Amino acid sequence: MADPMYRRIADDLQEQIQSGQLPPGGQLPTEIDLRERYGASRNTIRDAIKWLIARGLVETRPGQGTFVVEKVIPFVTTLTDDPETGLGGGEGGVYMAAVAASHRRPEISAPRVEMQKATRTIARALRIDEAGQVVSRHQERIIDHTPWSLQTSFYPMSLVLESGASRLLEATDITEGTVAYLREKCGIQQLGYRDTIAVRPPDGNEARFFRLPGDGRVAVFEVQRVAFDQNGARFRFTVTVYPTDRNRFRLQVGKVPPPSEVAPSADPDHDASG
Amino acid sequence: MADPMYRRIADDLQEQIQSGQLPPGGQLPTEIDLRERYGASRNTIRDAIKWLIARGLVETRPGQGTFVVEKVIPFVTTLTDDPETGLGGGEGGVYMAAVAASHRRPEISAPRVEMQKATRTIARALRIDEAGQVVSRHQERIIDHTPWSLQTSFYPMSLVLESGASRLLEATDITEGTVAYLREKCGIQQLGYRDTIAVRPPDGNEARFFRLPGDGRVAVFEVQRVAFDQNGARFRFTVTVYPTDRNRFRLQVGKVPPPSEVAPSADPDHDASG
DNA sequence: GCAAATTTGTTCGTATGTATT
DNA sequence: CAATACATACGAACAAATTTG
Repeated sequence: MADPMYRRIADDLQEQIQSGQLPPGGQLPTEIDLRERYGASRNTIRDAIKWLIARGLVETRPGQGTFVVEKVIPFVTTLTDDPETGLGGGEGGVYMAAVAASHRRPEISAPRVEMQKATRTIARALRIDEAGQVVSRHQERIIDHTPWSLQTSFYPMSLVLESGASRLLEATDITEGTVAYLREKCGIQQLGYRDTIAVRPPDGNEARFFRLPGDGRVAVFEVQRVAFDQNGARFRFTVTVYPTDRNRFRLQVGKVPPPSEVAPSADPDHDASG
Repeated sequence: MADPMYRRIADDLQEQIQSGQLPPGGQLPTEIDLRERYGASRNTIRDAIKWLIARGLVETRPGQGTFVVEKVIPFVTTLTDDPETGLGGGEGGVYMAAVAASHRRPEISAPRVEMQKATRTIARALRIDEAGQVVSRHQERIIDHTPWSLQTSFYPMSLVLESGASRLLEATDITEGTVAYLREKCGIQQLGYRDTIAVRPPDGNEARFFRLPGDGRVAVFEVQRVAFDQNGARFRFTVTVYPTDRNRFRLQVGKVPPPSEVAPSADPDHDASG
């Protein structure tokens, strides 16, 4: 008996979950029942359940019980959409179309528009002075009534003051997309972008919006995108946050045949992971 | 007093950590000391420490004490290297060069070569029969003596049996890269690839190799790459696993000016996150 | 190499608080 | 309001890992 008792109990319960004996969404026996079944104290049973919670296998609901978590079908965001269109994967209109194409219902909030002083990160990304002003446009995105991502774009204030892109300040959706708007209004063409993908624990706001368990178990992707115009200048910095438990990313390089056009569940391209 | 005591203790310690009063790598007071300082029981102190562990702020070492975690400098893998070269980001030679270019010391293990029946995931990725045989080549990669990623590539056995790529079976590094080898030996040109990026908890092997804390707190990236040849056929399926605490990814689409050539620590392109 | 001291890990018992039905 | 179930908190004892003498 190398392993402590709470680990053996956790392993036994994990076995029952993964064998399907305890189905997703199903309820585990109460702590009192488990105490008698395994001949351990209630605290030891709770240690075993904590171990399963830390691995995302079960969740507890006060006053109700302990339940096997149900897995969500991830949404796959393609980060390398056709550069010819000038539109990048994961951005406004592309996002709505991509979600709808997968037979799921996208929602996107009205943007919250703010003027602020550039943080160090923003200033570096946009190559502006750290005291410089930027416009931030923040939107919440929801798929099938589940919060899916949070996106904030930062634009140099000079686009508004010197190039006349006044609609950036309006707290309404720019339906044709800011990329198309800036091209027509200011002659700024988005010729390319660079993304950086990291994973970190959610902050308080994110955990609340995404309804993540309070123990910091589910991390979030943070995708930072710097967009370049025809002069190689940086005119947009976008930060998008996605919970890792419901999001995947895809990218294509070079010549790749198009994925087959079948329903997501039957598409071998859709989810190749276990 | 809305918050429970263990949360208030955890918040207080977190404050001391983030203010630098408890520096990275520094040791916290012992549980006994904290018990007296906060006037709580040892179990309550331990609950507070568990909260900090779950957020990755501290780590405990049995027989030694509790320590503030030291942050590692992440390595950034560019997934979209120049498609003209036919070589993708994160692959053998490119990996070694990219790590060396960032003034860090890369190591790569000799490959472990195995023949196996295709799993469902492999069969789908390579578009072969589920009973088909594949060659798997597995390598461990280390940067500055720290385990950094695990890569396994799967090739259809037909490449060996019908196209004569016998060196795929040798358990030695193919220094010019398998992409170059297959091009010269079999006339297979890698014209493109498709990557899928997901995050999941580590399995036992991964947690051991990467020396991740045993509580499943640090997740891993799983990057799956399907490579296509000049006929649009799939000839390679590579799965690479990277711990999320020491890895970032980058991708570039369209026309992007090259990053400035300065030392990593001073390069604003290098790490734009906090 | 061994023993002691220190520190965290596991397990028990008990009591009380809070959320849900 | 009452019953049920999980959450928090206390105290105690022993085990296991590490460092020190």
